[in-house]
Amino acid sequence: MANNELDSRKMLILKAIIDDYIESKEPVGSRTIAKKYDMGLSSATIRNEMADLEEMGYLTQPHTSAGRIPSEKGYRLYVDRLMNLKEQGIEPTSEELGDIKSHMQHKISELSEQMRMASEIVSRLTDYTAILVSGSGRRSMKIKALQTVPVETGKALILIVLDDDTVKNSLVSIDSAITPEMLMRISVQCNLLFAGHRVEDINLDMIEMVAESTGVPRMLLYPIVEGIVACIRKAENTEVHTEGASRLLAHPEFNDIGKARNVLELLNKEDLLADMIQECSSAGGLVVRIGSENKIQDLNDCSVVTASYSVNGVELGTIGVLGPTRMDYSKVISALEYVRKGLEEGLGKKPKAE
Amino acid sequence: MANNELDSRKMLILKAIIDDYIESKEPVGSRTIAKKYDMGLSSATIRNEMADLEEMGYLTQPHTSAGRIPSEKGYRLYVDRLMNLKEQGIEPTSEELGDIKSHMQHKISELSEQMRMASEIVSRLTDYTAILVSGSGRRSMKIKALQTVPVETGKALILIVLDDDTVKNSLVSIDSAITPEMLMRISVQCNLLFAGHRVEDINLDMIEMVAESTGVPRMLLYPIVEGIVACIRKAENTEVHTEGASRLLAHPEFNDIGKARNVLELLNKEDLLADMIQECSSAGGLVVRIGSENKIQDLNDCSVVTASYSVNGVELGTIGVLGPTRMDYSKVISALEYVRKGLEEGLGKKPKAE
DNA sequence: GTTAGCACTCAAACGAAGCGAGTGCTAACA
DNA sequence: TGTTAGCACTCGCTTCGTTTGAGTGCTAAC
Repeated sequence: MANNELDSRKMLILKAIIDDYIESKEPVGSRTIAKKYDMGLSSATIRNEMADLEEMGYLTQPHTSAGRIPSEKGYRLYVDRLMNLKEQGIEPTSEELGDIKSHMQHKISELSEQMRMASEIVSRLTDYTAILVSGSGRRSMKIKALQTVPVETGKALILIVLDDDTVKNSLVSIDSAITPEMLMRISVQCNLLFAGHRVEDINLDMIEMVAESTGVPRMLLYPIVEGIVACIRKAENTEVHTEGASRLLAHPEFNDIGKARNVLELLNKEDLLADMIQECSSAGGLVVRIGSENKIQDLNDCSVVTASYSVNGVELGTIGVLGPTRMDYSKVISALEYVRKGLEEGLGKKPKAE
Repeated sequence: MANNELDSRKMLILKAIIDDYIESKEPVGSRTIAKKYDMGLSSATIRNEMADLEEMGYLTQPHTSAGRIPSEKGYRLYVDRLMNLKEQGIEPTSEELGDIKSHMQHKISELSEQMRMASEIVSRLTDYTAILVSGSGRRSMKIKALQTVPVETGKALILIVLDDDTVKNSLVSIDSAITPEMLMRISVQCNLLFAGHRVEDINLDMIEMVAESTGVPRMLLYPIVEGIVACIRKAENTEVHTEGASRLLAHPEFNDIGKARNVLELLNKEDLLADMIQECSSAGGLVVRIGSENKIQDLNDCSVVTASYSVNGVELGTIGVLGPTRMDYSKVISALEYVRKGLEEGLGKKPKAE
């Protein structure tokens, strides 16, 4: 109490309490600590220290005659300085590393698919819900290729391939006066003009140029332009995907059906999720948001850990793990880092271009 | 008891009981029926009839001193012969008809997207969970167009457009010896050969023909073939999508967190869902499965109503509604039929090709 | 500074009492 | 013969008091 900095014994006790609480899910008393983590102290001493820790705001009591549980401040300290990352705990799941690797070798799939797989693995590993926000957000992406494909009379498919091999397409109806041959010319011109450019570079002038160089009346070109715009919109839209929502119900803090429902409903609101996750990701790397640090009300007794992934400078997306405040932070962080390795290894092979 | 066929009065009473139970969610007693649905009978008489109905297996009692609730047999009769479809109850949501219509006019999107929207509307309308199984299942689909598109050196995009305007694509790595020009020839040949054919008609002979007519070494052609196969696999895979899972939690029968969890977990098992929904759809039109009529154990106190949709002979998919056995069958069926109109209208316009 | 001991607190578990919705049965009535 | 009034009975739910026990805070001794 003399100092508001924690001495190392208090730290040790706090760590023990949080470790135990994460494992047992029950408020932890002084006796438990004295017995289980023998640090040569009696329960009475621990009790005194606990009282101090509570006064300093690291612990709270659900009610007078119960044990202590960590406060948000306690968790924060734990995450920042106390917990030890257990790398060994994850090893047995190396079958799953096989999973992700083999999937990537099998064929070059869209990155977002790989991310999806990664998020599933994270969710399985941690037993919490994973939230995947893939795609570049509003960031700038180059167009690798753009094509218009005749489907049948009066219909064409517009498709663009982006930097990260994401494919976007949009089916439009076109004037039946446009022959496949004309379409081909349009396709070639568009490709020439747009390929290598950023999505946001495309403007009406460029479209005008296509009209001129192909000789196709501008009116007839219009639906095609609309298709291109639709593709761009799709590409700009970040994709949101959640994995393992039902896993949340396994944790006792969601026994209250009302809470569970609030959170599950939130998981359907993709825009909110995307904002939340991307905001975190801006800091880059790993971010932990504990309890009320989350801006979303319904998550006030949840924590979210997010990790952003990018390989070779290309941003793949962000995976967030959502669980109760009493989550196993160590396990979650290990899982997220673990998947990072998997993703990078899998993608490192790609440039070989065998 | 003399006859094991129900006289019309028993029917009326049974209907009243089930109607009331669906609305109130509580076991219903004889007094309630006598008062609320005045059919000129005293509670005592109703009581006698109820005893008969119970003996015949249409009703059960949760415990001696409670009211009656319908048995599965009761629900079955109700669905088959007693309930009246309330079409008026749905009308106020005609804003949502606007929704679906405008979305369809805005641009020709993949059918599966439209179905997705439809399933969302059904879920919102009914407050239960909607399960969408789109795509043709194992059924035979014609290929409308097939294209290979160069993306960059060493990479090509294979894409096929199917009967129902579903677009499938697959990115493959190809030998860098294949020039865009060669790829173009391959593309034209493949399109010529495969367009108009069913997915399962494609065989190795046809691929051999492509190799011959384009002069591309068969070894180099191999990755492309793999891409095509991948596309086909994707097309064969029925897509499963669930909408509004969290809505289930609003209903009292899912207050038991264990039950809720079982069902929510089931909703992640796409293969099981697809099997279940498609099996129903085989009968065509509307199918109601009550309680243990569902083969899946976890759904033994749920009901599933499925409707299959096809327009112009093209099968779009099936939407299933999952809710507690005590679901508002009438509302669910109305909603499914209602969306049918929306889908058909929206698609009826398409052939106009404006 | 640490520890043993003791009085105290309070949520959770248990159980008895009362309530009340609903039933089945019997007897009277049309 | 079908309907109804009346009444005793059942039984799940709620309420409320009691007990239990894990855990605390405090004090006094080491």
